[in-house]
Amino acid sequence: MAEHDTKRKKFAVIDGKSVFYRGYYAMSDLATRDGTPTGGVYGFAVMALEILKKLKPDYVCVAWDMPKTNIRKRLKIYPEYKAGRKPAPPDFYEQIPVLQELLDAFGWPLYELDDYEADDIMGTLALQATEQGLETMLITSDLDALQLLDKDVHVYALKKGLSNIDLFTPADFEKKYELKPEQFLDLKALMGDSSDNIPGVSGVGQKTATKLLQEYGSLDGVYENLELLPNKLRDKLAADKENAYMSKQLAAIWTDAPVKLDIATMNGDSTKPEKIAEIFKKLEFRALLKQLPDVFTNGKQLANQLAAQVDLSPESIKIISSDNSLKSQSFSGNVIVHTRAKGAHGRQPEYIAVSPFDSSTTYLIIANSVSAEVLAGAFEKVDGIVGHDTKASLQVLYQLGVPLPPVKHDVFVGAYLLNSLRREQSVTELAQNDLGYEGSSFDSLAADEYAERSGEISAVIKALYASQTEQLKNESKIDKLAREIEWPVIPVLARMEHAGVKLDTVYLAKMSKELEDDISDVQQEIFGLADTEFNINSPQQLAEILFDKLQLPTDNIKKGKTGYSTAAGELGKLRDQHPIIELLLRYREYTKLKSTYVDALPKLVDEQSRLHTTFHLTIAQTGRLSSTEPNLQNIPVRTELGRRIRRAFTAEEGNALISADYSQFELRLAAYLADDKELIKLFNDGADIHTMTAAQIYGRDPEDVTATMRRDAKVINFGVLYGMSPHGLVAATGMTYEAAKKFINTYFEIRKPISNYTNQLKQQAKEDGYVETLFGRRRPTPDIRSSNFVVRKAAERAAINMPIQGTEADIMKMAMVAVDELLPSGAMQLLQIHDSILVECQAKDVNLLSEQMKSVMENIYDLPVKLQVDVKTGQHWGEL
DNA sequence: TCAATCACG
DNA sequence: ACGTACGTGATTGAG
Repeated sequence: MAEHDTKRKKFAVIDGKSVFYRGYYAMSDLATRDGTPTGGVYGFAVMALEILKKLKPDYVCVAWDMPKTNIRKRLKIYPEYKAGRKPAPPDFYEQIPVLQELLDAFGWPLYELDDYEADDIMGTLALQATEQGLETMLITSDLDALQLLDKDVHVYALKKGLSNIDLFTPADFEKKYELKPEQFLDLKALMGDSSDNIPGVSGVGQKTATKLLQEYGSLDGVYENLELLPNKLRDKLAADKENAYMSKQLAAIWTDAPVKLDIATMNGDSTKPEKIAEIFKKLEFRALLKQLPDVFTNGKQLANQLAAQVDLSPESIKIISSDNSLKSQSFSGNVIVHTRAKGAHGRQPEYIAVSPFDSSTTYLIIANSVSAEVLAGAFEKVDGIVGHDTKASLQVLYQLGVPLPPVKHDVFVGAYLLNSLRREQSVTELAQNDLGYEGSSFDSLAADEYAERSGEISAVIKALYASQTEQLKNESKIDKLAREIEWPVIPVLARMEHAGVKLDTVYLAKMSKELEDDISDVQQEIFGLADTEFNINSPQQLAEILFDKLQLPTDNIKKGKTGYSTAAGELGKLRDQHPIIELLLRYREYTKLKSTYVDALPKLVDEQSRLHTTFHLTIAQTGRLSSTEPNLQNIPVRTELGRRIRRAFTAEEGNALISADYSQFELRLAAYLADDKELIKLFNDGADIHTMTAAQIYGRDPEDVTATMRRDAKVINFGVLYGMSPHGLVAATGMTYEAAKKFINTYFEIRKPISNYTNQLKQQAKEDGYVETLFGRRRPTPDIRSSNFVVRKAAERAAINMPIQGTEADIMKMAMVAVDELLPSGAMQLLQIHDSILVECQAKDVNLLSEQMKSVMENIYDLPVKLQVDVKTGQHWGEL
């Protein structure tokens, strides 16, 4: 087991320009009020604070790339090196002096050298740091630095977003490249690098290069074994041998730069927090300004205190690899459980790690070495499990035939409930942020690494559990939400994912053929009308045909970054202008449905032709579930063709499907949450809500409401759930802006409570910094105070929507748990689609079960407004 | 890897 | 004056 040495000092080198570039492009239009561009400096500043907070280096410096003309040594080898790079725009250079001022305030020395790139400086300093016994952290977005990886030198790569720095371990490297870090240069030598204009061997890309290196180990190895290779490849390699070796030299980081590491100048003594604050103020970085005290005082101390309190010493590991040794081990009470399996849904279990709370031993059960019976026996007395992503662990247990124990606590879901804004809730991330953990990643471990570190993982989960339990003591609503809604739904979801839904792949194959013919017909017609062939799937090419070639009017057409929009809504406006429009819309519908569903879904079924999704509890900011690989929450239904796809979702022979939908769920909840007695009464009287709304708005009798009036009322009934404004109403209905404004005003007159409620939510968001559902699920609303109008308005709409959508999600989860308890043997829940539940059961149980479901779901929670559930049954989803 | 598009609630 | 409905995920083209 790797020892974790906390004493070793940490040395960070930042690739200044690459970090700066990131910020420059990510925040390209960031500027102060007087127009001074600040994007690059901002990016650097965000990173700098993140580094201090997360990595807590003892020494920091910055390496800076010289302009291209100054890298003469490499240009001598290959004059074309980095050719084709565009020069940086002027507002890039404008920001450099400001950055230097900031660096000075941070007290971080800057290294730049003729003839050497930032990489070389970083490499050289890293080498010297290692000699001095330091741990080096290289921070860059340039993955070339990966060649420097070893046990003393770690690379932190900038990923998506600005504050996203992630450790790139040798294991991550091997996962990404399927090669060892020391093979990185040879990889570059063979495949080249277009961004630096490094040639490599022409005709050899990453795939081939990787295969060669896996086989022969190194560039030399490849050339020593040339005669073993197929003719074509051999010739390519032979022809470009010189290029290959030259490429290696070019890509190599030179660790002989004339710099001397002087850590005394980097120890943070010269950091001037007040000066940094002053610069942030000048640049209008208000959010960062707020973070500053955290970073320089509390943050550091708090994290250190916490880290000092938490015991993360790994538990000792006892391996269990036979029924006999498992038999002598029976777990009871609550236990920590984490597992590892190959493939999704725990299909091929490998390990189950169990840690009782009253000992510091982790029992590592090797899955295929024990029988279902004995394993189930060992879990018999377990009251509840505590883990990270317990749904995944439960699936592994399920797969092995263990009756599912309840979830006592899940630190993955727990972290999300406590703060849904965290961008990640992985074990590593939580350990780093909440426990001050500083060791290497726990994610994507190879099987043997997992086994080795299972005791560490248990210790981390135990500590996270303790920390979250402590936090929940002060958050009684969230605690209750977790215990009564979130934990109980996890085993239900595990079983649903495991069950999967049966797919008629033969039917879909036939449909695919038909669609293919239809599509090619439509395509030919389109080409005929356009009088040319082009890629209809490319919005760019399509826009060119429509608006340049065919000269269709662009008056009302929205413009995006890349030109005029060709979205269906926009094309619809041109319907009368040209017959090609109708065809394009049909083409879009056909190709979309074919590629996303008809062709994609059959590839994902198991041996029983069943399709298993993954439900995520921690993605949606409102508390809804999300579904991926495949997403089974967006199977088509709105068009005829879409409904034909739903026919492929069937019940097994002798079974039937039941779908139970809450009718107008969100609007009913809005009526209750806003305490709109009139609206509640309308619902409880079973009125047609849209007709009645129209009647009230237009001051007519319900019988005199026209179809158009009802449609407009429907739009606003739904629109209010999203915080609709006149603009949105115009877009949805086509009425004039004036009419829309008046319409909304009248609506808020007749629905005064709704109007008050939405205002109250905006107010609450502003005052408390969050909004919450009926059951206390919380969504932070930091953007509500943004000085940017667009951002602020968007935050307001989200604040209005969340309690409604989120309460719906809460109730749905309660309903799922209740429905699960109803199910007779042979019945299973398959899907949840926000306001509906799909169940499969034996044909004989259909009538009784569907009645029970209706009743249980309608009465799941006592509200003054009636919840109405419609149940439908059938052989396949299409007829529901 | 991002933007555009479109599928669902 | 500003410019959008809220919440998701998958596919595609293009840099």
